[in-house]
Amino acid sequence: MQDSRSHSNQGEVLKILATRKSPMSAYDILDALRSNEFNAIKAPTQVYRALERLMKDGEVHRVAALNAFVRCSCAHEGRAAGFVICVACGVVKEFDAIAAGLPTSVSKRFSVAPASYEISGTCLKCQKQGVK
Amino acid sequence: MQDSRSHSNQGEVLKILATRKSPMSAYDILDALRSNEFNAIKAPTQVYRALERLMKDGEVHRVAALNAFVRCSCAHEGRAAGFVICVACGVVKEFDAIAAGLPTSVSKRFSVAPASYEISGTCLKCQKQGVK
DNA sequence: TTATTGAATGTTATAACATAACAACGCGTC
DNA sequence: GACGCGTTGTTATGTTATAACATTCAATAA
Repeated sequence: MQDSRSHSNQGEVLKILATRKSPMSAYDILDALRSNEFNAIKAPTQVYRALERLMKDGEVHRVAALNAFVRCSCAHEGRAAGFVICVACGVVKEFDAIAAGLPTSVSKRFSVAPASYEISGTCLKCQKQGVK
Repeated sequence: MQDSRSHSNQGEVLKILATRKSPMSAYDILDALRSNEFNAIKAPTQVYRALERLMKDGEVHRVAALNAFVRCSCAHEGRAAGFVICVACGVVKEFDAIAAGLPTSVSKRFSVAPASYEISGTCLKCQKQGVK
């Protein structure tokens, strides 16, 4: 009980997300929660509300390209998170967008919101395998 | 009739998108087409199929952060397109991601697919107005 | 103690976005 | 004309997200 969210919906959702390294859709999370009969979460609204708060707290990010959510795995302290998403194998990797170097032509004119920088393409492994 | 798509579903969809500079959802496009009684497009499937082909041809991009589609307004010749999206006012601006300078730490290891680079945040104007 | 208030939660219904599956058409060519 | 094949049309359904309103619960002021 080291976390004030341990018995809250946020806590339950975060626990599920923490068991996976790839993003889950809200309904995947819902199904996982429903499979535990003691869980209080039974409807999409509850999952979305929990996700909303977790995102506000920076614990979870939304990956727009996948309509999915993933636990933050990157110490970026309020700076923009980024994701690279392989369109071939589906691998998603989080990085610190500011540390990785946002193009200055963008960052000079535009304040980047947390969890807001996404790049889709093909990862090295898939490029080698010739997967399109 | 300078375009082979003039009388095709692609042509109709592109015509609608060309009248707007902000992205439209597939159903916005559908509604716009339905309001013309002579139009053959009547169902979502037809719009999505047309969009799919237009995207393959590089004429249209999908903006994942908005579940919406926009006509390409940027000569990037198969290079990655990018979008900055203001979360406050909704303005979307396309840019040439490669010309703007993809962070090298990303582009060295990752082949960026067309229309695949999105940044959400707050535009200069909204920053000045203090809109969050 | 009880009333009040406000945040969090629960519940039902529906809106918005996207695709599956199959039928029909048009057209080039054998 | 029969065949193959890409495009289109149609119906149905799947997936993602939010609206609207009821209930619970804890902090605190009366």
